[in-house]
Amino acid sequence: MEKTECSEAENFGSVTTSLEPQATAKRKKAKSKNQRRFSDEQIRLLESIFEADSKLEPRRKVQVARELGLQPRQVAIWFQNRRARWKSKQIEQDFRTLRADYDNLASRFESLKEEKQSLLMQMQKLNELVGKPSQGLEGNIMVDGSRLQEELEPRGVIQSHKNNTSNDVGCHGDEIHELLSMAHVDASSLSPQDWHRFDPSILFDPSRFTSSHWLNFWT
DNA sequence: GATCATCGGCAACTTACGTCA
DNA sequence: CATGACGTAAGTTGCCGATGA
Repeated sequence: MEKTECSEAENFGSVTTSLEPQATAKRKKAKSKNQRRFSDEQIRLLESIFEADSKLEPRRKVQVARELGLQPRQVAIWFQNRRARWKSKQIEQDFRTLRADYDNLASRFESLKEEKQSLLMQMQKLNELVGKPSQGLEGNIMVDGSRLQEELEPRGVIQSHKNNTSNDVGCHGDEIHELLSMAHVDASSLSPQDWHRFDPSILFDPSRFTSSHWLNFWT
């Protein structure tokens, strides 16, 4: 690497270390004597250079220092501090963005949850309309090759729907068949009398009914 | 070519001071 | 006027890569 930096001695005429007893006093003196904020003009030029490139080539640093009447070391430190300030601001910005994204997602999650509840209620009402406990036929609904009842009952999925009654399928038949087929339910062997045996919660089980199924259904 | 010491740049953290409400 | 918060120039430390012996 090119070595063009000036020493501390060149800056303030003395080198101090934190181990020396008089170091702090010396530094204070040096600081109070020499430290001053850079002028607006100096800051303006430094900022414009920083905007173009946050790092300075050694040669460019010497050139800038000469233009501004500063030591190359001061220019280097200004750029170091400026990068640190930029990074700090960037982190704050990233945090705000992430938090906003999170808030949006959380809000959407809540509304989807409500929508799900609403749909479940609708499905339940539908089941009440189409299901009849007296006509309950065993074993016509297939899930992944096994009987839906055998599949779901041990898990407590099939509950009160079992005893619901109705024959009125109405115009929802096609959509329901489509949903059932997506859920790997053998809709061809499913008679309207058996629909009440189908538990809609399967449609919201991510392991059984993926987002792509929903996408297919809605599109 | 591998190894080691040295040096400078940098990031991260800290200090000291000036400014301002 | 004193004070605390904040911004900033500069110091400190540790790491890394380049370079030369």
